[in-house]
Amino acid sequence: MGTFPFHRHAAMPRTTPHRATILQVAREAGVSKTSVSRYFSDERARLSRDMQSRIASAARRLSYHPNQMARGLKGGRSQLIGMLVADIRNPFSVAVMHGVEQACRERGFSLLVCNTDNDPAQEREHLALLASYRVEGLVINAAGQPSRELRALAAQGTPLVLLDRMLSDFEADVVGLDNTQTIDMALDHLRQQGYDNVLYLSEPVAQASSRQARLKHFEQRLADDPTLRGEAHSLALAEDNRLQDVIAGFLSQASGSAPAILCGNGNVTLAVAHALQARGARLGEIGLLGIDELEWCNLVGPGITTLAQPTDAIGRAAVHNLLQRLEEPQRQAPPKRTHYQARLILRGSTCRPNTPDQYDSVSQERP
Amino acid sequence: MGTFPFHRHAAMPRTTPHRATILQVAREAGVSKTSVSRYFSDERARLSRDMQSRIASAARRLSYHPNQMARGLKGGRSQLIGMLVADIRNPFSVAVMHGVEQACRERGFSLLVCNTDNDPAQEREHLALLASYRVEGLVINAAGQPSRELRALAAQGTPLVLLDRMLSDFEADVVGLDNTQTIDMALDHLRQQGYDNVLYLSEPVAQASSRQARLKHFEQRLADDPTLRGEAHSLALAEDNRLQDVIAGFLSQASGSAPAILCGNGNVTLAVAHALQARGARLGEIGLLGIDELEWCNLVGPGITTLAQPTDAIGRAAVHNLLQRLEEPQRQAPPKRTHYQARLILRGSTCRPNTPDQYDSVSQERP
DNA sequence: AACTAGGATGGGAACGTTCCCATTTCATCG
DNA sequence: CGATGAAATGGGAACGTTCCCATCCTAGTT
Repeated sequence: MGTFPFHRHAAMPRTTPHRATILQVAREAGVSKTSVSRYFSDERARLSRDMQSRIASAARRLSYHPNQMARGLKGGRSQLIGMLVADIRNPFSVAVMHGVEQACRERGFSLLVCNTDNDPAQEREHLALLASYRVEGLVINAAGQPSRELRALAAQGTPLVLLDRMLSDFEADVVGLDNTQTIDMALDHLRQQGYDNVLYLSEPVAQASSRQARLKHFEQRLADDPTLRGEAHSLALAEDNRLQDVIAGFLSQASGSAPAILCGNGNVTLAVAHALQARGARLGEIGLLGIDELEWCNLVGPGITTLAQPTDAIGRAAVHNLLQRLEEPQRQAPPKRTHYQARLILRGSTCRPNTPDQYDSVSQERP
Repeated sequence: MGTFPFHRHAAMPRTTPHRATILQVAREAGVSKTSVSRYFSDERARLSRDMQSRIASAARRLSYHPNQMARGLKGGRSQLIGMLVADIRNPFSVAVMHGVEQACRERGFSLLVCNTDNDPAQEREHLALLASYRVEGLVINAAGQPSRELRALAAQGTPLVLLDRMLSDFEADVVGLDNTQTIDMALDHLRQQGYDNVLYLSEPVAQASSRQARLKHFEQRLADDPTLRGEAHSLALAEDNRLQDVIAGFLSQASGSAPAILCGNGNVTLAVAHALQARGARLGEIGLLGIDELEWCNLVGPGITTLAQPTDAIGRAAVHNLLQRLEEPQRQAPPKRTHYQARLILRGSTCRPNTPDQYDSVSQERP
């Protein structure tokens, strides 16, 4: 068994549920409450060494932590950043959240995560709640129309940043993938690998979001490139039959071509992988390319080719943006767009079986 | 394009960054601040209909939201629940977090998530911060020794609940899997499928945690069952070579037996799946069973058999526990243990190739 | 008509801290 | 020694709300 510096026996007695206040620390240290306040803020250097020592000692004895509620009240700062997430279980959201949370912590903020489960009523509720906590900034990773509550937050001066989402009549900073470059990279890669018939699948396209931008660019590429054909669909993934029908319909008219499926995000990749498996389809023979890297992609069949987003960097950039606006509240800079490039991770799902010289993935297990 | 009830043009002017106070609403509605306060608390029914209507109208006009900081100060309630997570990207943590967040929201609390990245210094920092926000309860999903900060929180009366973790000298409520039943179920299943040599792999075992309980029971089963042999290892997954060496060593002495690998959690399952793939091993020939269900498990080879945890229910039970203690602060009930049963999801990875009558997974793609 | 009880409404004090202005202390210089 | 300026220290008011006690009004009962 390990040893602890503060070992106590199993029936550890509980002291009274009491939290020390600044007045108590002041009394214990024989100083004024103002000095204690100074010690715990950014004015510690203005105190003498002796006083610092006495305060530190008293605070430790009393297990004192400043009450952030009281600080927020008088000081006007909550030290909270809100993050609105459409689905907390979405790997992309989680990965970005990780970057957001780290960037917040490094700058002394706490992250208040609100999960909407793609429900507008929950979103409104959460926004009201974030407003009541006086969050100092808000990262939004949710689709859908901007609600009245969101507009009110913006109107009250709360800095906002949208992840992977742009709204035509709502000015806010945006951080995300370069959608044009992403679709270009995907289609260039598929074309290079010999695929000439592409099905693009995405989750429902909200108004003026990046999903729509991707879709639009995909369709433009189809129109511009006579060697490429295909189709695009957006669908709610809960409707299992719909996805199967769309894929079946696409493949039924794909004879004489080299078909591939381009998935708009990780959720779609997962669903399509399941659907193709159910059909007994061989990855590569039917190309599969997913936007977003997932930890299991190289375990499935010959490996699934992906376009990876730098999710940590995206999360950090979002916080950086918010804090910049916080630091310069009088400067109403125009909305800022920060776009990142996707990175291609080549695996067997975009290598056609009759072109083995293009196949360089690792060896695969054979069940 | 959709239509909004509050459409504004793209250059929407920003009003001053001003938040309405209860005094302003009171003045606007021609009532006292006490009445406004009553309206936004649980005493709304004590107001006349006329007054309610006037207050509602004034609050809407001013976009008023109560200041939770001020409420927390006088009322003594933060309405916050903290959750300490060792790795926010761990699928188990995320899934449980979803249940926690939902249960909190349903009861009017907000969840403050703190990610420690398995770093004790970060944990201490987060705990201090949670203390400063006066969180009303804390869900802990992190391994490691209980720190002084954690003990101080408990001493101050903050209800705590541990997920999947028990500490011998620290009394707290615990919610998680029934570790004995889980190991029994796993070993019974493997034995039934014809495997007689089991390698149990887990992430590093903290003192008196459920990881240790599982390990202990695994070893006890080995000792009790003469038809079963095997070995157990705990290792940090960042050390890639170590895992490969352990698996190689296990398999090198497995001739004449039917070997299987039991993974202690989802992270281990993923790592082992990669390692087995790298070896060109066939799942089933070498059995693979993972504790925890992952969304991609049925995509890999013949499908990976798992023991699924009811993560949502675990998260909800944790919050239920905290709130019970909050509602009865004077009742120092003994620590409560809530244990759930795992559910076996049979797939091809625990079906030996020479026993095809036991193989009932769906057909597999062939690269 | 007088009294009583309940419902509705309101004002002042307090919550724990920060901020602002005031005071005290100390060191240096003339 | 006295004056000056800087550093160190401290007290009161304010932050936005809740809570507690007080007051007023109305309806019912005697």
